[in-house]
Amino acid sequence: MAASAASLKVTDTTSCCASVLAAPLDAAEAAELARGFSALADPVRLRVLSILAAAPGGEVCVCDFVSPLGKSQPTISHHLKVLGEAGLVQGDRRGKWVWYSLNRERLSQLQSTIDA
Amino acid sequence: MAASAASLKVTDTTSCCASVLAAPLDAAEAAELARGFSALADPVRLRVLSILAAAPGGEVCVCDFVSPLGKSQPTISHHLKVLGEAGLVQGDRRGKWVWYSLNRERLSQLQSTIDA
DNA sequence: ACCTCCTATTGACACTTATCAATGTATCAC
DNA sequence: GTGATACATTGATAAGTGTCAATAGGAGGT
Repeated sequence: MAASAASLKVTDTTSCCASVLAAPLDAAEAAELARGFSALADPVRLRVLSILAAAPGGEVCVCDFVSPLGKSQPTISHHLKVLGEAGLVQGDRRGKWVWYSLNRERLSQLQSTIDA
Repeated sequence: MAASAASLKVTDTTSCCASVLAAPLDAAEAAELARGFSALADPVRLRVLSILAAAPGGEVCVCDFVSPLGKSQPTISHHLKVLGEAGLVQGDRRGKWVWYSLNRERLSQLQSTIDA
């Protein structure tokens, strides 16, 4: 077929999302990436991620964020929701507790979009 | 001394700034990193970076952002200032024009802070 | 001097967001 | 069932942010 040349593989390491530095982003791509980085643009959320990364077992329940971060429980819940919607964390309910864990793949995806 | 065990080296790859996943961030470290990611948390700014990255010569003058991004000149100027304060771009005045260029090192720094 | 062009700043506005108190929901123990 | 515990949601508020029109600043040309 004449389209054979189109077999140039999109050798994107993630093949999941646009890259900032590879080519000019259109408005839609930029908006999606910006949503991802917005999740990282808050000190409380960054600390949540760092606590999750350091947790033995990789899981932390909501109540264990409150005191270390010095924020109210609703505020913590809010930030976990933002991180969840960004795909960076996920919660798992077990009895009365909800254990949150880090989605390292998603973080790696986001990281690769600013690959220099 | 009893404190000899404290010689565990902080094997930070960049030695420039804290890492999100290496160890729990304190409030100050988190605030600084959040400031960095805030600069990336806007679609217009991401497009500015992508245009800079794709520019032959690596430089783009302010006026050349206006039409492609569909924003007013003051708005572009505002975003360039934000990116500049984040250390991600720098401007160089030549006559009537100001040419902006990308600081890839700084972007790489930021990227390494979310190294998985 | 003047005028024109390019960029930065100011002021105002609408919109978003971080935060907490109060309340709701869900689960477990009794 | 009641009560207690853990988490989520709602409502309100204060602070932040993106945007543009208007204006100011700076540089070159006449």
